[in-house]
Amino acid sequence: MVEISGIMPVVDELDSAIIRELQADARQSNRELARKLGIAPSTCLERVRSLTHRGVIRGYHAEIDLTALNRGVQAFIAVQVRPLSRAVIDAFKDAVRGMPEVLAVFVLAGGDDFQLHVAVQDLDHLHSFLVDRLSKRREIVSFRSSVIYQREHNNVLSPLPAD
Amino acid sequence: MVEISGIMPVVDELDSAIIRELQADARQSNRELARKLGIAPSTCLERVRSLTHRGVIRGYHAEIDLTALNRGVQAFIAVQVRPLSRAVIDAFKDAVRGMPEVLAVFVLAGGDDFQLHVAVQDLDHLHSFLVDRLSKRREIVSFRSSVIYQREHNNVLSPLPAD
DNA sequence: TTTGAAAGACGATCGGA
DNA sequence: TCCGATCGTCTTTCAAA
Repeated sequence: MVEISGIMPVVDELDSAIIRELQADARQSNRELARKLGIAPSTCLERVRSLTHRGVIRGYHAEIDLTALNRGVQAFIAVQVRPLSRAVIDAFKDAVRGMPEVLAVFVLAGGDDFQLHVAVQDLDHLHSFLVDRLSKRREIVSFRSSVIYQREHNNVLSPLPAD
Repeated sequence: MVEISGIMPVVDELDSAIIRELQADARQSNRELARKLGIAPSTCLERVRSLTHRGVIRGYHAEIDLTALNRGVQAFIAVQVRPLSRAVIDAFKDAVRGMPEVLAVFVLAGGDDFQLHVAVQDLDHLHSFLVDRLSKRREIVSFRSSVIYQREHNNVLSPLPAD
């Protein structure tokens, strides 16, 4: 008998359905969720608790219109840093993560070391962010920025098959 | 007198605080939210409704651990398509948006036309996604993929100052 | 694990300030 | 616009299967 359980993310069909529903609408009531899945509310609550405790559900977040946050311009910034040591990587990552303009930081393999996703007021602020703030960091050896015209993201992700 | 209201996203201090709280935890009760902000629950409810109606709050989504969804490998794929017409752009965007591997599609200005953010089971599946599915599309003239080692994203975004 | 029942907490409405 | 009272619904717990 193989021990697969513990705090492992073993997600069955019912868990998957809960995950799907809560990705689509995190604020629907536990009763409505239970009704959709054909189970008792108490069962549903226990499932959601278990998923949360196991780390499968990491949180619930409101999605806010970026223009309402005065962030009409988005861009990607691909960055190369040197030397490519853990200390430099972690320091850079922590620094940019704390900047209010930065939505996300990605540590990459390959040509570029980082990709930053930023959202700012307008092109002037993008430029000043690049020139006045980012380029001040000495570990950066190059960066390229690409303005984002449109963004479409999939809020509801399904588990992929094992294959 | 200038007309600024209507269905415009005029967000005051209280709205900002609500937005901040609901980005951090979308499932907290209306009462708890009201208590944190020092307002009556009925007031809080009305504010949240107004923000939703005005399109400032776009939805509430559970954040799910990608490894639990059997998506241990993430990557960016920068794509160039030709001809660069609206028809081609929209067709490509709609096609990739519907692929289960794709978390997000970005339409870019500059060197590349698109950036795809994908999450798949492993490197083998990334390879087969690129070779067997993506490269089948005739409008693609080139693509480069970068594996993502780490991703850190900021769930709570503040409004930026007007300046 | 799942369930139904019970108790307490919450969402939603509305009249008044 | 905000608030407090009210009603109906919901979350949460728990003992049992």
